[in-house]
Amino acid sequence: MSPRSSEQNEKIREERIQQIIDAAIAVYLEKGVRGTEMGDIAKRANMARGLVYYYFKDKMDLFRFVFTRLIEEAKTYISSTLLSDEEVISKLRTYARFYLRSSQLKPHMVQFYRNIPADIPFVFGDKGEAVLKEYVDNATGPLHRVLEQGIREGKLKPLDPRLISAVYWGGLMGGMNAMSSGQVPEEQAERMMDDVIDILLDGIVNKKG
Amino acid sequence: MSPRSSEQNEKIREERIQQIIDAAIAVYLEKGVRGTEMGDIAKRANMARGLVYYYFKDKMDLFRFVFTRLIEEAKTYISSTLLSDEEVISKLRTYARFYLRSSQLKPHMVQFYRNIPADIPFVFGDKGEAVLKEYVDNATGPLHRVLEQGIREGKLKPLDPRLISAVYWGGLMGGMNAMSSGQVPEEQAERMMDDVIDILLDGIVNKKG
Amino acid sequence: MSPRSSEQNEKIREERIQQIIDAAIAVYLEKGVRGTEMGDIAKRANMARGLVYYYFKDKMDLFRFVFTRLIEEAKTYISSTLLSDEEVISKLRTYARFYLRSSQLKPHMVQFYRNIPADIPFVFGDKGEAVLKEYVDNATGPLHRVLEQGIREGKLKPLDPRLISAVYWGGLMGGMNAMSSGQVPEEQAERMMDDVIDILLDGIVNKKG
Amino acid sequence: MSPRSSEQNEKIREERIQQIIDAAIAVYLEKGVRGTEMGDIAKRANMARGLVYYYFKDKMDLFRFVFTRLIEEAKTYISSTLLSDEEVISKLRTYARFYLRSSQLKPHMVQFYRNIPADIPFVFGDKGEAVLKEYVDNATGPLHRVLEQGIREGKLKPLDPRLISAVYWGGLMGGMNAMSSGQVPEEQAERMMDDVIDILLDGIVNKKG
DNA sequence: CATGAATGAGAGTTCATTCAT
DNA sequence: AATGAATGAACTCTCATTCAT
Repeated sequence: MSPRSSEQNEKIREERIQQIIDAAIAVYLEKGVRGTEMGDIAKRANMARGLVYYYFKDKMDLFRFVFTRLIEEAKTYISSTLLSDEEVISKLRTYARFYLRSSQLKPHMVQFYRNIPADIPFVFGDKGEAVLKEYVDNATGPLHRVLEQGIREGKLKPLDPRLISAVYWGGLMGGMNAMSSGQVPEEQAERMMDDVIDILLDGIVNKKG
Repeated sequence: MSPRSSEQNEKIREERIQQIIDAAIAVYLEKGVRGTEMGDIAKRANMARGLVYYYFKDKMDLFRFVFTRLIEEAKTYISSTLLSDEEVISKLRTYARFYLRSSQLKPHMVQFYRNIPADIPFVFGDKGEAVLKEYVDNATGPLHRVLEQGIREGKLKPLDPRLISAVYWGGLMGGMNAMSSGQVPEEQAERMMDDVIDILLDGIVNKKG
Repeated sequence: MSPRSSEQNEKIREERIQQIIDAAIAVYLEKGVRGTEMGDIAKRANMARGLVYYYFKDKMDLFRFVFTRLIEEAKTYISSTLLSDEEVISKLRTYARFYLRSSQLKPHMVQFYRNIPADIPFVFGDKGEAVLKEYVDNATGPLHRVLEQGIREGKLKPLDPRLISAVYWGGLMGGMNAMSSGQVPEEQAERMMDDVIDILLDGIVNKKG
Repeated sequence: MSPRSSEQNEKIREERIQQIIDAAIAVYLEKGVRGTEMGDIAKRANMARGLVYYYFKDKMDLFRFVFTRLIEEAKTYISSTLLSDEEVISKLRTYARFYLRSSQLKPHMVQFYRNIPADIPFVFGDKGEAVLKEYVDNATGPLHRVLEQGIREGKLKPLDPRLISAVYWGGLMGGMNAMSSGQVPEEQAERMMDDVIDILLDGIVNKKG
């Protein structure tokens, strides 16, 4: 009956929050933000409705937290990927491979990438535009700069980099979808990723070089 | 003083239904199915809430109608595009050009293509799976078959057609996004479409031919 | 194109009103006052919703009219039955026989007799109490007086006439239910009525006479 | 500060449910199923509308629960009454006395007996017919069998037992009405019940025995 | 920290009634 | 006299959020 020490409390706190987030993500992926009910989250996290509110002011607060985490995660990945000083084509290859691999390992991220542009404005309200812009800058910005560099160096087709970026990212998303289906046997994964990357790069490299 | 003729009534009905559908699509694109309120639809269609229920049993009935129309529309487009007996590469070119052009003309279709796989199960309930399957078969099936033909003929890379399909469609969606942004001046549209198609095809054609 | 004559109009008027009433009664018997929708009445009467309102100010107005008619009808029956100057037992016999027979011929009247005490207050609002009282006086009053006479004459049990009335009427209603079931073959009807009447009278006649 | 124990919660739940049921019955008796509004129930039960939905899925669910309880109650009464091994006339006497007494003590049951055949199909939907049949079997079945026995033994008139049953039950209902009016002084109650029973039995016993 | 009963604003739906034709 | 499209008040039901314990 002795009160819990603050370390214990802190530990419980973190565990609970993680449980809530995991549950929120799970429900969110199935039903979207509006379709996610606080009761569902609590149930899936194995706790009472009230406790969710103990840790998060309200539904949007919870989702802001979840989205911020996911965005942060994505940001970390990307920067760790494209900031190296490899050669352009190599970079693009690494970049694509990274997303493809993580789609296989964390299939929910694919869905997240697909929905985030539509959900951020709703979840973040006024600040939505800013958050979205920052996210996009972080997610697409580096890719953008690499593409621009590649175009300048004559290694990529001399087209509008925004257009190349859009098609490249779209194709990559298509590949990610395929990789995330959960039906890719490990021994084929490498091959599939290579194939996707081949398609993507063959589409944009400048053959007249 | 005499009552309206049935032609007049029929005309009114059609107009009203069209107004409701237009309003529903507009709100849907902004807020999704769950976020769309019947009141908003009525307001945007300039009528009382009750009138929406006069024409549609309930919200899901309305959305089923809207989705069915959109699916039908998409189906028509596709079949009119890929069933011709051109040569494979030509077909793929026509196919892509068609989607790109219609993305520019009907920007909402892009969003629809993106959301439909997630919304169909919700809107159609039990029958969702069947409807979705039928839609996908109609939407991707023809593309699939053309790709298989191309692979057989050695004109496309000898890869898993499902993978090619996924990346091709993803890239095309990326291009459609770009085309639908509403910021493409008409004089650049042709050029943009050609560029997108170039990227898409260069990615998948078999250069060792 | 010549306007209808007023006689024609009057004829149409009466026909329409009758159609509405018939439809209203039919729906009412199935769903009760609150469960009856004006649209159902119109549909069953084969006319547009609006026309019902042309003839009746509103739903309650229609029902007041319907109820008044039914009450009137019942009143007429009763008075024609009990006002004769037969001997008491004879009168009660005739009275019962009359209701039993009409239950067989117009099964809906049974249901009406059962529901009317509960529905009158709702349909007639403030005046409900008065209407109900008047109805009861008309329906039960004569029976009441006959019973009182019978008691005075020593032909019926010397009990509270209200009690006898209640039980007699209840038993008669039970018999009416049986007669109205629609499964009574004509050749058995007479016999059944006699049996019911025997039970009713044996219950209340004074055997010590 | 510690959360309520599950016993406390269970107690709260039971109390709340009982309050809701009591309120529902009260409103139901005044307005019928269709006329009963969930808001009225909540108000009469002194709680927010939402709480009613916390305990019952929807209006019909609540009414199914209420009806099931009332039916159960009625069933218990009846079986406890007629299953004894008294002599036939005695049984019928006990049976009638039981209903008359309980009509006086729980006046609402009379109204319930009167309305239940009409309301069950509405409340139970598809299953209405089955529920109604089961209810009638339980309510009338035992009486029926006693009557058949009495007829066989020559103690009751040699008539169709269904007919006797109908008239007997009707007459009893009439007596119950009288008893439930709330205006029966306790000192007269016994006398009234005896009178009713006399009428009922004199109607059906076989005097030629 | 934890529970789940309780609340009420607001969305979905129905239906009596009106109105232009 | 007749039609059926149109309206909106009122009801049913959901769910984010609060609160007593």
